[in-house]
Amino acid sequence: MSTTIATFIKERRKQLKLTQPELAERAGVGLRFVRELEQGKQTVQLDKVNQVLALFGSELGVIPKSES
Amino acid sequence: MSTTIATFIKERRKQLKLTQPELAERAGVGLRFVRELEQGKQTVQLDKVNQVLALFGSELGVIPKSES
DNA sequence: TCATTTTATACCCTTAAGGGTACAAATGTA
DNA sequence: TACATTTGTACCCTTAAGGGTATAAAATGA
Repeated sequence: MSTTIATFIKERRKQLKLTQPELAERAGVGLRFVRELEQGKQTVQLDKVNQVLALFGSELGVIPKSES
Repeated sequence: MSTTIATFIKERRKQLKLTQPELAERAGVGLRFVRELEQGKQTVQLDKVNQVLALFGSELGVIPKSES
């Protein structure tokens, strides 16, 4: 399967040598949210995820469903 | 810019000749949610959106950010 | 090894997302 | 045109998402 949102964010964050508190700060979201997001929580809000992804020049979009 | 999530869902729904109540039913989400989603509401929950997209063999994923 | 930094888990609190529903507006059709 | 269907907006209510924070667990590194 392709990279999950959680994995993507965690990896990009580490590439930029940022801690979770730093990422939360820059994205304008709470620390707890960043942590839940990287832990793969599914019941998160779309716009909050986009706030984080924007730091990486990315966003959420519709893609073909990847099985399993 | 590329197709928004709202537009994508609305168009695919019509292609399948479904009404909003029918889509909500099949996706297992509330009617109000489907309506807000198609109206472009940003503060929606990720997993609910995926429940709807799954009907079209799609899901939310990370994509390069489209400007404007 | 041990100290420091970072991350994960757990708690309380406030707010709003989403379900249900009613009705108005818009769209489609005979 | 008038009628039927569908969609958009507005309301109430319940629940949980997310902010803040404290602390335990894990990771890092000297």
